[in-house]
Amino acid sequence: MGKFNRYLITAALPYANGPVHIGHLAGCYIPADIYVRYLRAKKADVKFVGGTDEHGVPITIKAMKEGVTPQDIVDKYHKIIYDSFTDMGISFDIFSRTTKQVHHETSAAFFKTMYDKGLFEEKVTEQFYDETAGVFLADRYITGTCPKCGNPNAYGDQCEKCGSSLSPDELINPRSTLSNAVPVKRQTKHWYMPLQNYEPFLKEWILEGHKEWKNNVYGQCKSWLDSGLQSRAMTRDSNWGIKVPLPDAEGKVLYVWFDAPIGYISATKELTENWADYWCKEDTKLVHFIGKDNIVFHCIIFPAMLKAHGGFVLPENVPANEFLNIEGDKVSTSRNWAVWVHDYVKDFPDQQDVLRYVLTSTAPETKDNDFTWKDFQQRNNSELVDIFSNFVHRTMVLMHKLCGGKVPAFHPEVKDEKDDAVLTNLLASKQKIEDSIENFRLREALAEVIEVSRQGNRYLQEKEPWILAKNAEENQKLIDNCLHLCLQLTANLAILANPFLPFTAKKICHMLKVVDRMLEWENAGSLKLVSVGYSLRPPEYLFTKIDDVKIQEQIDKLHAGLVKPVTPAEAAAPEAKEVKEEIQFEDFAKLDLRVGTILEAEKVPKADKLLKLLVDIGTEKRTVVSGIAAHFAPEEVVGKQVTLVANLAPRKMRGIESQGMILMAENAAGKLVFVNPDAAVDAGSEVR
RNA sequence: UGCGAGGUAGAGCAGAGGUAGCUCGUCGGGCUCAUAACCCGAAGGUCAGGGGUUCGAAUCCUCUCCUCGCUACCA
Repeated sequence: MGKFNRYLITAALPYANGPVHIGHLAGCYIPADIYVRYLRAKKADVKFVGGTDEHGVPITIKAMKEGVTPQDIVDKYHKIIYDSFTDMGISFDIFSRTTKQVHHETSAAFFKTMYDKGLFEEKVTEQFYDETAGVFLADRYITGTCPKCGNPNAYGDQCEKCGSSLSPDELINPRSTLSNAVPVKRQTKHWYMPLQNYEPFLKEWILEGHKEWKNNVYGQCKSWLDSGLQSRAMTRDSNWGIKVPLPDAEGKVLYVWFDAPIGYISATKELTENWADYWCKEDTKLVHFIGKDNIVFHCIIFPAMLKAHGGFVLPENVPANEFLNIEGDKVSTSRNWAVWVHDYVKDFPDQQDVLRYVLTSTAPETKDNDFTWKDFQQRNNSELVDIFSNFVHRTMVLMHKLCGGKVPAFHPEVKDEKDDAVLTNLLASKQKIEDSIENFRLREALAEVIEVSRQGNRYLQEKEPWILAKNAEENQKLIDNCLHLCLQLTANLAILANPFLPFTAKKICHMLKVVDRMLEWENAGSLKLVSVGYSLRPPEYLFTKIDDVKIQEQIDKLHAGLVKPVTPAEAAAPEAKEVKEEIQFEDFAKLDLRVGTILEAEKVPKADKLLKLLVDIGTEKRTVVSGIAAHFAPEEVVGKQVTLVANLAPRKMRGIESQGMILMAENAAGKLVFVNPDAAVDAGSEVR
């Protein structure tokens, strides 16, 4: 810790156009929170700041599409994101927003200072403009036909079909994705920051001064610096954002990446009037926790800005994590391939620490990693429950059974080397955990916490107090020593686990009837944490097993939620349909609706829309031909539960007899969604 | 295309010239206080592949393959 007297820890500002998913948590919020909780336990002077990033073009576009204001969008997602973090125990000292007054003032002043120092270049360029929507268009919001392969849906920056990178000029028949209008070129003036001027400083500071940064971070920075930096526009044409604080700058706002990192500064200002201590004093350690997509902004652009402005400390480390995949596929918010935090909290109430544990032990620290529900279950069941929780539980049970529910005394006259080893091992583990956390190796640190409880289990096994109890009178001192040490070890586990599993640490404190102050880090390694003679509460489970059904539900939910992105052309105006003629219950009762599970799926040859499905309805398996091929790939639907009309007369399509019909909901744009049970039920269940 | 990171037991990771290691899973044994838990033991690897340097290579050099990211308007 050494030369630093205070810490400022930031976690990337989530963009307020959607909720947060577990990839966000694993990438930076949980690591940051662990680090911060550890520092607080060490009684360090630390502030943990964050907030939502609420400017930028994507928010204005989302608002436009939904027919609401950008403010409506950011209000909605700020709340969802804030609640997700609070629920998961991410312990921000402040979680602010970039739309706040203090942030607008801070960012504008930052820009103005740089402007007054003459650090910007003014350039007039031609940009594409959508006259219908009244906005300038980023390259990716222009589509057209690819000049290389003829793909009619190539983006202005890249054709996803042939992979060639493009500029909007090259597209044949360019269209705005917002209004379908033909974009026209317009002149516009912007302020550029000549990043190349900061190259020598950045090279010296990172390449020479921070060789200890993680491989992925250092390598990425080196790559950028070696290939040479260029001027980059720090303003945009928009009416949503921070107005450029200059006369003659109507319709110009700060580039969202210029203002977002300044959000860390504004949030600190909002938090404390001593904010300058954390930003301007050299003995502050500033650490940015981010995902790998943010490396360039936090390691190159923001430090260059801080340096240009002057008077600020620079980040001491930027421990960026890689990405977390879900069940083997990249997270995709547009396809809804994600595990949303607000869903998890609802589906697994009071089990935040399970997710914190799994995401930490499988964190993508050195390379992309995969989250699977099976792995989630297994880590919970065999590590948290079997090893960690079970050690605490058997300690408590034995103490109640063999020591009258009170902390037994320790009798030095009968101790042996195994008793001594408990302390030696504990101290070694504490040291190891400290080293690991301070070097951002959180997986390793957490594994060591589990190792402490494993040692506890081993110690109990060797001592066998339940055997000693058969001769309780002559062995009571040995029993006392064993359980005394196990109880002290349990208390120590609470301290060591606290940064990672804060909810669990509190539960242990409750069971042991100790105050939360015991969790201070300096107490780790003490064997005097629970007092002799003190009567303790009855044992309770810290973690419980998660069964296969629960896991399968989540897997089903993930697949059921999968959607194909709707292209703007499909999002036509809704067309209201009249409700059909009234029927009687008897008419309805003629329908035999069953829940089935799709076992197999394949495309029907020479038919664009048809999939041939094999559906298990419990009593039998049906072949069903369904017109959903344009919406779902065969592999997407296998394993899905569906609602089947089981008594519909069979009908031949393309030579295949379809023995039923699958219910689908269709929106105005023609997008299809399966109508299926809210939770997994047995195949063949009746629908009424 | 260029650059960066990564590829080690079924899974997740460690090792950076000297007998390939850890956790989970699997198999066998022990134990019974404990949530079918715990403890002990075993099996399981051409260290992505080829070529080279070296007495000796997972480790150094070189070429190839695969995954992911960045390539400057995806916040």
